[in-house]
Amino acid sequence: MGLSKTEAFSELHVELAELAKAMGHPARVAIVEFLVNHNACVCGDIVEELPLSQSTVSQHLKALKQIGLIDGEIDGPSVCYCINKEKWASMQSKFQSFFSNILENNNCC
Amino acid sequence: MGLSKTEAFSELHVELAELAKAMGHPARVAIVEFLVNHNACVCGDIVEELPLSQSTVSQHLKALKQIGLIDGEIDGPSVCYCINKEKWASMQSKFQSFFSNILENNNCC
DNA sequence: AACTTTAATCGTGATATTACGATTAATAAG
DNA sequence: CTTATTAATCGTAATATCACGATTAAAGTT
Repeated sequence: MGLSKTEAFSELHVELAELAKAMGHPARVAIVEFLVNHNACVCGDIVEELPLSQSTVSQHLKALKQIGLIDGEIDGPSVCYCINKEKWASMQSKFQSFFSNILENNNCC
Repeated sequence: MGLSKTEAFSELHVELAELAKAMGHPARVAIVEFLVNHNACVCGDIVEELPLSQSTVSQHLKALKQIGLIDGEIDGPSVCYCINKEKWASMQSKFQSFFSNILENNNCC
């Protein structure tokens, strides 16, 4: 169906999946990296850097913003996009736990 | 297009995105968790646990196997799926670096 | 007020994903 | 050899994603 049965899974699993999905495209990974490594954070700067059209970049920014990984602040006619540190810290800690659980408690047959 | 322009991005970004994408569905998160927390690892056991059909679970298992996060070993008519610890350790370290870079080097305007 | 710049949104098309039932292939059991 | 069990694959349908150009909206500039 293309519609995942999210209601059938635990909240944690759904949240982890949503966060992972948000990073599940190289363009979004690249956008985040760009925001971190450059002081620039204006949409236009990202469009220049990436091999994607303005509307496509805007869509990816929207996805990242929707889940809370970045914030967007209007600055004149431009928009300054910034990393939401709290959200990233929370994401890191959640995946940390998940990874640790896997690496520590796994005992396959 | 639904076809991501992977060739236009760095290998690291593509790899991170692929790994994230693999975890970008609650069913796959749940499958991994199940494999870790139960000694059972047979496909049928997972099907019983999840609210999904056998064919759908098989598809998710295939996706996880394809990227190397789990291994599948034939055991009679059944198949025993196991966590690939090396792959998970590598994934953890890659995301670790990514998260750390974000939390340390970010300085928004 | 008219114009420019910037980014969001709209409309659209192509491809991917998710899901299921049905079928098939492989192994074990009788 | 026949039958049962298990899981992969096939076929199909519905929905989502990705991408782009065109348009719109909002804010500055002249």
